[in-house]
Amino acid sequence: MKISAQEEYGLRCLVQLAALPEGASLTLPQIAEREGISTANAGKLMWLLNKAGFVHSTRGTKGGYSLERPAEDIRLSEIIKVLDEDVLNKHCGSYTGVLDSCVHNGDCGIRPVIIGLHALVENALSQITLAQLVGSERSVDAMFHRVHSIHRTVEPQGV
Amino acid sequence: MKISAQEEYGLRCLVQLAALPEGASLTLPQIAEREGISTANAGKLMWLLNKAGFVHSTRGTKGGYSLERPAEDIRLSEIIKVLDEDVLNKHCGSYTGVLDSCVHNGDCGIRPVIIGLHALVENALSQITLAQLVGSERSVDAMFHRVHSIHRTVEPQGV
DNA sequence: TCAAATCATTATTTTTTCGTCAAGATTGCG
DNA sequence: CGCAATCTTGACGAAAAAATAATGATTTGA
Repeated sequence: MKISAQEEYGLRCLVQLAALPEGASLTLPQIAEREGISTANAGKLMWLLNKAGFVHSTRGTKGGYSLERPAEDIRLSEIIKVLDEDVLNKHCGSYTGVLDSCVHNGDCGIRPVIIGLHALVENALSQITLAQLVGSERSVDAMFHRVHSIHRTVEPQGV
Repeated sequence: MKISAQEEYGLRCLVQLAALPEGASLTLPQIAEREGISTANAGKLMWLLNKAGFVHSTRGTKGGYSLERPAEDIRLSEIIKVLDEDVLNKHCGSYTGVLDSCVHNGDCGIRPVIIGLHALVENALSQITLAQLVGSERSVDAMFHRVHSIHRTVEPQGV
């Protein structure tokens, strides 16, 4: 269970834009330089993010990228879904066990884990906005700690 | 953010063993057949799980694999760590920003997210035992729902 | 002891993901 | 207009992950 390179760097690129002063923008080479990746790589990531409506791009001299929507309105869960092709949701379609490709149709021991995990992650990410990732790390930390401390009070089942 | 093939199938193989009656065992071809994977693939997974001490293997006629430890004592977090080479923990070493390989030393906007996410997942997995994955899915569902409902009461920050 | 069944281990191939390249399109400016 | 800066897009190559293959070792039982 890990964050893919595309998820990580796509998110990082958006954070760069979110940290910009009102009305400012960044070019591909600038974004690439700040993230330590190649311009080509940044180009592909920004292309994805542009298609998904997170950023606005302008071509030509004085062109560049800026956020299309306010950073306060963009939740991390939306971003991750775009960067990872809905992998958050499509592992097994549903609880009903209809997938032909899987030998565990209707009797899958780990499906509740997979679904529960994805829901847990998506829910956590839906509570964090891009704006929170700029500047202080406090509010993000606080959000995870709140959930975490509640977590720890729950004892393992079935022992 | 997804579960890797190795994590998924390794976990599935263990579930098969956990579902066995006391004293029984399964051979590689049997495990492979039940999981819809090749014998060679199952062999490599079981080799990993054997090295990590989860299963006991016996060679020769009448050989096979069985759990080394009681299913009630094996937490999913332990299994995932072994199957994914500690990826749960090693993305960025720490909060202090000492990693040379990353341009964001000491000033990483998404580090709290990565660390928080991994802690969230690991904590959830540490509350589920192999035994819970056998038979009824109820207890696992209940665990996730408990966390989930608490989650939903927390509003996004910084808006 | 020998053959069959079974696990152990390393090497190779295949597939997927990631990153780069190159040619094209758009915009601004002199 | 024509050049330079910039994004766009599809094709290509490299790297990582997954699956397979191949060879070796151990055990049981006839």
